[in-house]
Amino acid sequence: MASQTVENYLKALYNLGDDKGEVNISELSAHLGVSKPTAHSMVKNLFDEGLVHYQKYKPLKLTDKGEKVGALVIRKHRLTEMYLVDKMGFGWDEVHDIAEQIEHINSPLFFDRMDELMDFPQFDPHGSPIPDKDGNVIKNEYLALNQCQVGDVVQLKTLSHSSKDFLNFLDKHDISLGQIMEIISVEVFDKSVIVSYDKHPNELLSQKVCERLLVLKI
Amino acid sequence: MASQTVENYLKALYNLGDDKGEVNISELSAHLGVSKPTAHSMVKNLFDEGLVHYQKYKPLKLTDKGEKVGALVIRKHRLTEMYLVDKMGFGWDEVHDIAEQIEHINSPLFFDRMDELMDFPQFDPHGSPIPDKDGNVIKNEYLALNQCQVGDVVQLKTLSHSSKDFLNFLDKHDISLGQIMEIISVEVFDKSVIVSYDKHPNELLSQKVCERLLVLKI
DNA sequence: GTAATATGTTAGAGTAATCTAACAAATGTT
DNA sequence: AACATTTGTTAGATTACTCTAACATATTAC
Repeated sequence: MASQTVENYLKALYNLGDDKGEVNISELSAHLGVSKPTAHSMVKNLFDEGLVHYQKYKPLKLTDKGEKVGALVIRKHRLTEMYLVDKMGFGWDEVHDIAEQIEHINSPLFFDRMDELMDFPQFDPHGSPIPDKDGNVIKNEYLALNQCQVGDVVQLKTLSHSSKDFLNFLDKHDISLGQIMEIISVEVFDKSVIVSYDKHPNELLSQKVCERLLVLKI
Repeated sequence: MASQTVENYLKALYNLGDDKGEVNISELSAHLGVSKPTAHSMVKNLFDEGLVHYQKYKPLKLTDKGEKVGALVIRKHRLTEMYLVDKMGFGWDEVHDIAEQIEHINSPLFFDRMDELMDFPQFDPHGSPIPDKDGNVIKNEYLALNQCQVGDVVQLKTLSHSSKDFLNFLDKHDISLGQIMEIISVEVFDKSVIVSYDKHPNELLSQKVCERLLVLKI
């Protein structure tokens, strides 16, 4: 079992990776709030464990094995955040610190149960995909509606996850998958968005709704 | 903040304490699965932190400060076990290992929310009291009904915690606080109990019900 | 192309928690 | 009371993770 520290390094490497999945040690140490020699020595351990590719003075890259562990930590983190918001009534601003701790719980059973209780969400409310039990992620180019700009014309592709109430809400507003809509305005204060579609030229959608609508710009 | 290790030592000292709250180092080391010198050196740290009273060759005793921390760890543990069973559908046999980990999460908010979602249970289903936010426990001599013997005559004193469904169930069976009943038989296989009271000479109560009925022998 | 800056590496040390080996004190047995 | 056993303590080492100081390599600026 990877220690909490190792899990944190792998998660950081996973999150910081650029298009090629490469990260340098300075970035890593800054992100984790440790000194560069500390990060460097830990990277050597990860290398010895076969979790990261390493060559002197070259950027770091996770091995397949390291990437899987990283993805599983992120799975635990994102499932936890979803659960705290959906099932325990926390606000999105409150859940990060708790999830940072719970992500290190070692119990597949526990997280799979969470997953089940939420009906297997594929994306978190920010549109980030939740890796599956094997660490695989659905590569998605989708944006949450609240990440779009005024003037964008977008098509609804996925619901980050659904609940009875949410599906009901969409139904009432004549919104279904495939729906094309235009962003009319974005309210800075409460992050709500006004969209226009079909017979609804001026529909206000709250942040909570927008987070769950994953769209593609067209 | 106490480390996970320190939390585990304090919890152990709290749980192992006899009538006087005294524990010896051998017991402690055996319970925690560490060597005696390890326990000994840790105890010195706890002493330096003012968490335990210590004199050479004398049994250990938690200070008020140490006892409070211990009680709060137990609060987190028992709340978690209740939550896993009540809200996540785990069986009682599955929750211990998960709760052992979650009890170290540092977030009063998280545990208070759990508490609230379960309607502030005062006892866990085994009849053990759940310490409050300040580490105070209701000293109770109550037993869960399933800890009683055939032939015992008992009076219902407290519900370990209540839910709408549970209260409903009790109502339907004419059971209310103060009710006096006699244990007719205990089924070993499923830990159900048959009791007799008032106009119900032969009422079968499942394990789940018995765990929630806290009684006093009379 | 040299100097300045940023990034990466090595060496050496500290802390928390653990261990084994060896010894000391307390307790139990006959 | 003497011996055996259990319990407690000390000394010294180990592992994982962290640090600072000093130095080496790579990158950027002019």
